[in-house]
Amino acid sequence: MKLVDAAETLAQLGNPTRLEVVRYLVKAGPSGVPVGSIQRQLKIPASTLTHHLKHLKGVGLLMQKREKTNLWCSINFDRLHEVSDFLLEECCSFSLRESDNTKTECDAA
Amino acid sequence: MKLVDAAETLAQLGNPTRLEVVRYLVKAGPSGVPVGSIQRQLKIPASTLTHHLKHLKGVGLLMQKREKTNLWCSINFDRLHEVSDFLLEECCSFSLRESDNTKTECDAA
DNA sequence: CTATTATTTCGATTATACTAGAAATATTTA
DNA sequence: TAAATATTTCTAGTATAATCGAAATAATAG
Repeated sequence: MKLVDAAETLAQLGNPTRLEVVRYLVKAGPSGVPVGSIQRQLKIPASTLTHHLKHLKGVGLLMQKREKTNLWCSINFDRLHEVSDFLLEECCSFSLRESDNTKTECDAA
Repeated sequence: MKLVDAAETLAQLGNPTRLEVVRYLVKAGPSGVPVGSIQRQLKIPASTLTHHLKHLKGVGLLMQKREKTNLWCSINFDRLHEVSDFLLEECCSFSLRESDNTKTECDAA
């Protein structure tokens, strides 16, 4: 995962309203929930919700599938794992290359 | 971890410059590196860097320790793990409570 | 076709963040 | 004390994001 993409994804997760939606969808699991359910459950105005869903979709965190009049939303778990893992990748690899680092092993990972 | 705190932390990680710093510090490991090293290595203007370090410190991601004229920076790995884990907590727990969900187990975690 | 429900677009307000140069401060060394 | 190095504060310009009401647009059902 490229740094700028990870940053953009994390930025989208960094909005409290959006994170609430994401958490809701994570709990909901792969089958997802319709937009309207999210709206009612989390009490988010429709236009605000659409706005945020667009953002989440933009960074690939959200998948949508129409069924009759309902638009079902579900989290892209792979993408979420990817960004979650990104934060701690290559942990402590640095000390192998730089001499101004006293410790040579990672004791916090 | 509370949602608003997680959101704030993720928002801080969502800036490309800050994420670059965080990644650098993650690689550096627990011993950390001085502010000046970060500045030179990543070519970030001093004032900009200080600004971002303050943000990272504000959400508890950064720890600092003075040694002579140098201010050593290191990542709070516990905090980073916390926010990394937060994203996928309670995955798929929702289907146990709601009837409009066809699947009952999580196949993506 | 009309009504109903679901979702999106538009538009406007308000607030907050990013960036970095210049100057200031702090800390050590000579 | 003076010089050198390290870091922070100040300030200001610029840009981007969050919010939500009202109206518009689907999509289906009767």
